[in-house]
Amino acid sequence: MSADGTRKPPNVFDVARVSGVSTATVSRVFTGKTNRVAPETVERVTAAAKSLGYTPSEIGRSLRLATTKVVVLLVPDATNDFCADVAISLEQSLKGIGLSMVLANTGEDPERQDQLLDDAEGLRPHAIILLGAMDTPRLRQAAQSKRAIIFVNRRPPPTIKGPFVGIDNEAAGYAVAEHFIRQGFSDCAIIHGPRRYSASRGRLEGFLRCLSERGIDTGSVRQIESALTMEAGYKHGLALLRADHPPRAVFCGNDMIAYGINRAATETGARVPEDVAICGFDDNRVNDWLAPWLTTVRVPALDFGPAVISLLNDQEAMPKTSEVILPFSMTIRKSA
Amino acid sequence: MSADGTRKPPNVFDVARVSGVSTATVSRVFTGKTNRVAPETVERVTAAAKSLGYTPSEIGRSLRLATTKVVVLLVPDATNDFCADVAISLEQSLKGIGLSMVLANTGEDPERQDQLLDDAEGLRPHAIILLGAMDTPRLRQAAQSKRAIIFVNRRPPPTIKGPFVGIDNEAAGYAVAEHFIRQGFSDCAIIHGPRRYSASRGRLEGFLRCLSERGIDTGSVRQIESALTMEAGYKHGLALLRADHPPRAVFCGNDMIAYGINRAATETGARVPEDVAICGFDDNRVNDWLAPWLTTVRVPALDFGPAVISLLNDQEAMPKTSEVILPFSMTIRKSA
DNA sequence: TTGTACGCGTTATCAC
DNA sequence: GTGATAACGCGTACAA
Repeated sequence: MSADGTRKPPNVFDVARVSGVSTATVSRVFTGKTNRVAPETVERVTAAAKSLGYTPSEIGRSLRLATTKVVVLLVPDATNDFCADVAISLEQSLKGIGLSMVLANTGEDPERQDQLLDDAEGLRPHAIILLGAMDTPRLRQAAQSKRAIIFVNRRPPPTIKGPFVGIDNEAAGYAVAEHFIRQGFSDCAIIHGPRRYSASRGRLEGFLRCLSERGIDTGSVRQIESALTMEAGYKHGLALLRADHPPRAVFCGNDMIAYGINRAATETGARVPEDVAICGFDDNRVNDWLAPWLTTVRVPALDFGPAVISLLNDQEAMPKTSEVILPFSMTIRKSA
Repeated sequence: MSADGTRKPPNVFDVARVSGVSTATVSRVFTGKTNRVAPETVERVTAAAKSLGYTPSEIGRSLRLATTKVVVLLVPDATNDFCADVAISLEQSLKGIGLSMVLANTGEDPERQDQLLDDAEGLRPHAIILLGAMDTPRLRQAAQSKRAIIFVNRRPPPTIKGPFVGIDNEAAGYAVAEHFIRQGFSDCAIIHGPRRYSASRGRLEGFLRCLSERGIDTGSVRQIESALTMEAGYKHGLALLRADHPPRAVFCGNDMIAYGINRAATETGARVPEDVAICGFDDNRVNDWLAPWLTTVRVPALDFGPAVISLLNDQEAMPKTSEVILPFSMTIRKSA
């Protein structure tokens, strides 16, 4: 009694015909307005739908309602464990309120971000979530439109207002410096992410502020701007460790960089933490299993999804200024 | 000259009005049929579109063309590095041919898979990609429909025919056993994934076949069916290593399990590989950085995307029987 | 409680 | 080279 040889999926008309009612009634059943439909009619309609293998078209529904159940997530680097965790968290949270997630990767390339924003706009998504936004023309334009845009981890560029989910990076950077000082690591370096991103900048500034407050000459602190990847961490790590006076401790912009410099340490024979202490950032879940030695700042990646949802709800009634600041903590292990 | 205070995005009519042409012409411009439109008209239309901030609605287009630019990817466990890599690879490959990817997580839960298949159907996607399919009623139903379904890593259940991308798991299992024998590890164990999945079963069967062919009593081989997670690997690893006669070598169903048993080895004081050798499966990219000790089977996760694309193209003309078998290799490191 | 009719944004067809 | 129009699948106001 099921699918015949036709190519097209069944629609409301098919279900209406088979169940002997009008399309309006079928629609009412599938939109949950069953209290306005006779119970036996509901029965007939659902039976007909099941026998036809009918699933309402999200396309038609979206067109009619002028709203979509799709949320677009733009990540800078899907191979980064932190990004992956945020994506997972978000996907689950969205699914919980009946939304789908489209994932796309900017690769930290501004042009690609603009291209993807354009594509996203075509989907008329419920919202666009930017995990690590870059300041681009298309983003500024999108920010002025009515569409909900939520900034995660990195704050919106100065010229743009928008809801934000993240941690207090400045305080976190400060906390790492405090820890270094407690351990007696005043001769240190920082391999930080690009200064144009608020998250990277915050970590750097907090770190330096603490050192400065404790009377340490920040001029002596080697500051290296780096991509947030293992490869970059490895490269800069090698350079640091092979210098005439290697630093006693290194604060890394994220765990990926820390993995990279750890490898560099292994290869150059530097012992961690005896010769060089390493502190990461994010505390990727895999650390417990593969890097149980890494001291790092724990960012609650899996709490980002729910936070975004709450902002999404606010968003529907409120101005676009709210923000959620999640707590961080230090995970002290062997490496520092 | 840009967006006014209205809420709705501009549509073809708006662009047509501003540029003084018909909607048909606007459509022609945006569908690339510019050879049938006067150059100066193209100019006017694109200018008007830009000034209005117009992006064609994918919804309207999908409705008209009865086809979508969305592909749904269902993964069993997005926190698994292998799945993440396949997802990344696929997303990039799809983007290359103008398709978007919707990602969803089944968590190895059959009911959730069916729910997600239902949701996916609502999106009328270009295709559904199942990375690790489970045999469920809804899947069988979907397989009978016209919609393209591609099975990745795990073959379709016996009752279903469908295109497949993966490796020769049986041969890979065989290769691991050969390696174990060469190293003299005849007293071994295997912590494999669920037998109901072709990938897990293939690895197990190939492993046992080789041992058997070399005259080793497979009855002495401890076979443990396990979830494919670090936690499960840890649990079963502890049990194995604390037994009266711990195995000399353990073959793990994937790298996650290997990470888990490695932790168990650390905690029980078993040295790797002196006391127990460990072999994983997948060779996650992170191994180079955080587990440079792990001997494992390398699966070219990043080649899966292009392979799926090629199958997707075949699919449009061919019967649904084609498959792509990608090569694997052994990555021999310290742990075995 | 149920049915009729319209419109959402787009593109292909047909006519000019 | 360009324009008018039907059609795609759905939800809802309005009518019965």
